[in-house]
Amino acid sequence: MPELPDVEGFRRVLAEHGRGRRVAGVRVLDTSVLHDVTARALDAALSGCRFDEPDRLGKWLIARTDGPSVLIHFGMTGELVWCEPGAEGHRHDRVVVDVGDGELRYRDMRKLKGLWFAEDEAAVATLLAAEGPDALSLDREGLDGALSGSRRRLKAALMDQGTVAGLGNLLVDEILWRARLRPDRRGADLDAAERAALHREMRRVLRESVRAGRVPPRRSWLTGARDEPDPHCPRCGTALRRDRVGGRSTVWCPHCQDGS
DNA sequence: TCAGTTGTTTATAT
DNA sequence: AATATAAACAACTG
Repeated sequence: MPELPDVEGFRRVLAEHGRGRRVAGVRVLDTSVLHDVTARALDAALSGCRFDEPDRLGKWLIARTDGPSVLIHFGMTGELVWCEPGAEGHRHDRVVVDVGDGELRYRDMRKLKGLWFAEDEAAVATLLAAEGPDALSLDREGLDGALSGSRRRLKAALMDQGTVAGLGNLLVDEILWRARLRPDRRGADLDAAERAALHREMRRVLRESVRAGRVPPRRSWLTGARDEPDPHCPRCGTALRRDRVGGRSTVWCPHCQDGS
């Protein structure tokens, strides 16, 4: 689930329910989601701290306080959920932050990622050092620059968080489908018109997805068709292809994308 | 039982 | 050197 738009949704949850409130306590229900801090140290460091405006870079959520920060990466199945006081537990709740009038819960079935602790801004910067520019604020020149220096396929280049931060499997397929570019095209081979289309469609897909807090599975989107039993292109009706590109299952239209 | 999954890292191969 | 591929991580679904 979590790509840039999903994490942006979690950032809004934290902004609405965390910002300005004090941490009353942190309960760690599964220590395996803590990556560089113990449950006891996390509770001790965070209790009494007041949440600031949360930030996001790529798929990372940055929970700042008037003390240390917590960085959350949601992996494939993580989410941040707001719960009223006394709300019943969920099987996959891993960390619960009590903020007095309710709880912020890190919930994650597969636990592929989780929480990192950052004592100060220098530690935050270190944890995020490998991230490329955030996809949401990437301009034409930035995207051109990210693609020009490499012979990689578009799918692999756009999925690489060090090249562009925030795009995942669904988003990249959606953007390439809208821009009518085959996922196995070499990014450096695109002409000016193709690069412009790629940037334009990235912006459009991101804008609508961020608003929804997910890649919306609308019938008119690739995302709304790709998981059907016999998926067809919402634009031209051609049977969609599913291949492995860049190690990930990739859905694309053999007619629209670099066709006609 | 087996394949597949919206993410990332590591090892290995080309 | 850069790029591609497979496996591993973990837990579940069909």
